This record gives sequence, C-alpha cells and structure tokens, in this order.
Amino acid sequence: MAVTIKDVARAAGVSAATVTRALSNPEVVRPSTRDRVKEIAASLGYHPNRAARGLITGRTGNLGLLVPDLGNPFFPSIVKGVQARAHEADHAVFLADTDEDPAAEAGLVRKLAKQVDGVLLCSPRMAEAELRDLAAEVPVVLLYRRIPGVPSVTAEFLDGMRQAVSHLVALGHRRVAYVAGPRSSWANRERLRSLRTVAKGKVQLVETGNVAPQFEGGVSVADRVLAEQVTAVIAYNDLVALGLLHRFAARGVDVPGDISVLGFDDIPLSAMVHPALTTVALPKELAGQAGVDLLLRRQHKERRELPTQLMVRGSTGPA
Amino acid sequence: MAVTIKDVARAAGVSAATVTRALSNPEVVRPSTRDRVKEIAASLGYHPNRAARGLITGRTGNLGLLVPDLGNPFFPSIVKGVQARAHEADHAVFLADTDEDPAAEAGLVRKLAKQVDGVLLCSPRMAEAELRDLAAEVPVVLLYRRIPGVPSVTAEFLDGMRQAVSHLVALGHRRVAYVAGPRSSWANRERLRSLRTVAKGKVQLVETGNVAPQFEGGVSVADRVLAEQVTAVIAYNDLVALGLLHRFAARGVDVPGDISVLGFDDIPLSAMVHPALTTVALPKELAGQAGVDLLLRRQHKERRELPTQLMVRGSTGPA
DNA sequence: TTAGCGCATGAAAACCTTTACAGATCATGG
DNA sequence: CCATGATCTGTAAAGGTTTTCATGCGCTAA
Repeated sequence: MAVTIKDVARAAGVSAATVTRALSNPEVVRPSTRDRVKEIAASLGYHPNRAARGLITGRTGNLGLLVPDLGNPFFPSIVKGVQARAHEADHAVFLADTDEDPAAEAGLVRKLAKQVDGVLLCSPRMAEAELRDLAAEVPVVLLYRRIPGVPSVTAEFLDGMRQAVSHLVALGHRRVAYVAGPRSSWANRERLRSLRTVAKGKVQLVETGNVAPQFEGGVSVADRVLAEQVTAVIAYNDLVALGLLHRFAARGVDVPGDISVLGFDDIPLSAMVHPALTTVALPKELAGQAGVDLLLRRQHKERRELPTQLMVRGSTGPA
Repeated sequence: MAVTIKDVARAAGVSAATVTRALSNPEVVRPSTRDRVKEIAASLGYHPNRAARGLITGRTGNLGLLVPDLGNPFFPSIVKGVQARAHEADHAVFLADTDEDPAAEAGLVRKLAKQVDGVLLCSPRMAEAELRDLAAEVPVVLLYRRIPGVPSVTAEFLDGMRQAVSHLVALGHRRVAYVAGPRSSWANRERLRSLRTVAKGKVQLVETGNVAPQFEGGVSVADRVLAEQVTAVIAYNDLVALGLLHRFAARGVDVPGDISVLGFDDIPLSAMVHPALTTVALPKELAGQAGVDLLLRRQHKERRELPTQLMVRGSTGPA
C-alpha cells in the first residue's frame, strides 16, 4: 500500500537505518550512498510516516490553532499567516473554530494537545486560570491576549488608540462615542483602557454599552449612538463599525457628514464598503507568523507587541 | 511526562490490553474491572495517543481540508462547516491554504495524505488529471467541483442562474453583462455554461472578459461594464460584485437606479454593504458538512448537489 | 605487522497502542 | 468430581520510524 522506509531500504540495498540517516542526517552517510538513497526515495515517492516518527521523537511536526469565529474576517487573516509560516517550517496546522463558545475551548485544546508540538490560542474570552492550566500542559502562545508568564503576540493598542483619537481631535471632534465589545473579552478591556487613557483631557467619551463583536452588534446600537449627539463614534471592531454604517445609511445619516465612524482591526472588507472605513490596522498575518515563530523557537518567556497603523479612509471627516 | 496506557494498567493492576478493551470495547470486560479501569484512566487524565493508535489501526482520526484562499469569505464558511462536522465525528481537521497557487496543491495534499483518513479539496483550478491521480492515492471528496468518478459536493448552479435571470427578466432587464472569473476555474466554466443556457431567448448576454475572483477584479472591470450600456450585471462572485459596487459608487452611478448588480455565493459581507447585494446563495457550511459525511462514509452516495437560493436585496431593481 | 582509530553501516530496541491468540478462571451439567 | 464451555484477561506481535550501540572495514602510525 503506502511506501515505507523498508521499501526504500530494499530497493537501495541498504538498511532502514541508512535510509533515515540519508534523509534526515545526510552528513553522516557516504555521499554516494546518500545520493542513491535519496534518488530512490524520491522515485518511489517516499515520505516518512509522521505518526511513526512522532512516536519516537516525541515531536509531531504539527501545531494547533484555535480561533473563536472564522466568520469574523479578522481570524481568517491570522489563520493565513499561521498556515503560511507553519508550512515554511514544515509543520502542518490543526484548525479549530470554537464558534464563540469559551466553554468548549479548553476541551478542544486538550484533545489536540497530544497531536501537536504546541498550540496557538486566539481566545479572548477563556478564563485566565484555565488558560494558565493549559499553558502548563502544552506549549502555548497566546494571540491577541496577554497573561503574565505565557508567551504572547499582541499589538500596541495604546498607540493605535492614540492615533485614532488624535485623528479625530484634529478633525475637530470633541464628543465621541465608544461602542464596546463583549465585557469578558480581553481585547475589549484593553481597548477601553487605552481609549480612556488617551481620551483624557482631549475628548469627552460617551460609552454606549457592550455589544456582540459582530455586524449585528453594530446595527443594534446605531440608533442609541445617534441619540447621544456625538460627532464621531469609535467601534470595538470593524464588524461593529460596519453595522453602524449600515444602519446609518438606512436611516439616511450621512457619513462622515453627520457623524464620523472609526473601526478597529482593518479587516479586508473595510476597504471595500462605501464610504470605506477609517480604522486602526492590527497586524494579522504578521501576528500569525510571529506566533508560529515563538512557538517553534520555544522561547517561552518571550512576548511580542506589534505596531498598529491608523488607516484613514472615507468614514471620518471634519466635525 | 505524558500518561500512557501502561501507567493506567499498573495503577489498575491489569494489563494494557485490558485497559484498551475497557475503554474502546467495554462490553467484553467484566463490569467491575471495566469501571475501575475507566475511573483510574479518568483520574490520571489518560487519553490514548492517536499517533500510536493510528499506526496500528491505519486510521488517524484526522482529515485534511484544502482551500485556495481564506481571504475570500466564501471559504471560511466552508471551513466552519467542515470543522464543526468533523468534530462531531471526533475527527480533527488539518487546514491548508494554497494562496491561489494550484501548483502547490498536489504537493501539500500528498504531504498530508499519511496523516489523514481523507482529504476535502476546494480546488477550482487544479488540473483534472492531477486531481484524479490524487484521488487514487488517498480518499478525496471534491468541494464545488465535479469530476466523473470522484465523490463531490456541488450546488445546483443551473437552477441558481435560472432564479437570477428570471428575477432580472421580471424587473424588465433585457441586456445583461456577465463578468467572468478565472478561465481555468471549474466554477467559472460551470456558471458561464448555466448562464448561457438560461439566458437563451430571454436576455441578451454581454460577456466582459475574465477577472481575478477578488474585489479588485470587480473594480478593474466596472468601467468597461458601464460602457456596455447594460441595465444589469451579473458577477462571477460576490467579491467581484462588491468591487463593481465600489467603483460604481465612486463614479456616482446609482445602484440599482442606473444599473442592477447581482452576485453569486452570498458571502456574509454581501448583506452588510449598502445597498445590500442581491445574490445567489450557495450552501457553504452545509457543503462542508456534506463533504465530511461523504468522506467518512456516513453517507453512501457518491455525489451531492445542494440547492441554491436567490437572495433578493437592494442592489437589483427595475430596469 | 599490528594496535588503534575513524568512518560507514547494520541490528535491535524503543515509542504507544491494538488485536489475535492462548491461557486462566469459574460455573454448570453429567 | 470431572469434563465442558463460557467468560474474562494476559502475552506477544505488529505497525513505521529513529537512535543507540556494535560491527566491520580500511587506513595510519608505531
């Protein structure tokens, strides 16, 4: 059926040990033998059985990636980055989508744990204690979340918010609404904290409550935002901002004439709508790549904080 | 380190064989023994090493999923469906994104082949011969592509196109542009064929050439569409349609007042823009699920063709 | 010439699980 | 009390790879 190392060994007239050496430790085998083995292996289409290899080396060559919702375009971008980088490093990627169900996450990770060398976790809502337990069981790198002692990749939220607020201030906005995301989300807490810090003394902040981090969340809160008499609104993320835009358009509210809208994430979609969404771009593919690097280099203490970038588009204008 | 079957066996005072039987073949072991083993296994946190199991059973409990571009929101939806269904069946999912590079696909699949029980292939562009070879090496189910002899999940393109054209005809459109996707894509050929069939005698079809199946493709062809003096345009997919909408908006062309726009796929995004996009909805998560079912042989059919549904939204109106 | 060394290779053990087969235990009927 | 059969459990092999250790060989230096 499948071609095994023995088939190659027999065809090359050497032992299995020599085959494995020729392929994964080439310098220890005589060049003539090595070349012959390699050639025969290639012609037979031999690839080592990774399960068997993993059994003895303890390393699987796989890694796991957990995301809360592929429906949010933020995450496919991360997946792309992880995927690409992992393949460069000759690793395969297990993907799990938890469908925004934090309860299921830990279980999923534990099931994957045996089959992977490490796990990348996009888990804004999982309890911190749970996360810490997990990190003790299997190498973990957190994506867009920070917990002391656990390696992580995040972005400079504070700087991003500063860019956003400066932009609005420059346009003359003095009273700005913030539509928050899920209260339990780390990213939400972080964004809110950053925003409060940078808003202090510069703009008056109106918090309009928490919504689901989705398009519908933005739609549902849009009318409340309008009632607040603000000249600009910052949304938890782009999806929520798009929900706002949608409802504003439906009500005939002009953006940015009547109100400016600012998002967070810079999902591809944001450049496609009209008016295009001004937003704080977070590195996504880059974050995925950085996460893989952290995981595979096993620098367990390390942490990376990537730069953010305000993307000024059509949805913001003078107050 | 990790807890193995021997640890459980020792703790329970039985042999490894009894442990494995107690857990995966419970009826053949005496109830009292079975319960004790199960209890101890649970308390030790024992999970069988899937690699080792796979080595002997020949089944891995994993499956592979290949998509051309996660950046196209069509595919994350499929991934979600696959993922959810696979987990229900206690299988894990390897994901590979080929970044629209058909050349890389076959290699990726072959590398994965040893680690999976089967592969789901979203591969609109791979050469048919290559695909057939692959299907001979590892169980394959094709998603949104059909090749004789290979199990596949597709949708009723013809019926979808019929719904779309009937809708336009009812609105009084008689001259309709079609923006085609990549010439090498199966879906493109299929859509074009269906469209020609249903358009015959009902509307005059203007084909405006092939574009990349992305937002930019739509943007780049929008002006050419306008020059054709049509009252409606059908795009290869939603992303292209959104590109059209974007460019139309920038040029001050009113949709649907000046021209109606119709997409294909129904990606989540299409309902979020303004005007919302009228489009032919293809089952995505459902297709993923059906694919998994086919692969795991929970279903004995070789092929499934899922229904499509025209979603009438704001981008189409009277001619 | 031979001891000694380095190098290339092979044999065998190990990784963890499942399963075919054999052995052990026990109850039952004769 | 023994033979028989049923039920339960243990032994050992198998699966494909990597790695440790040992072997054999040719060569150099004494």
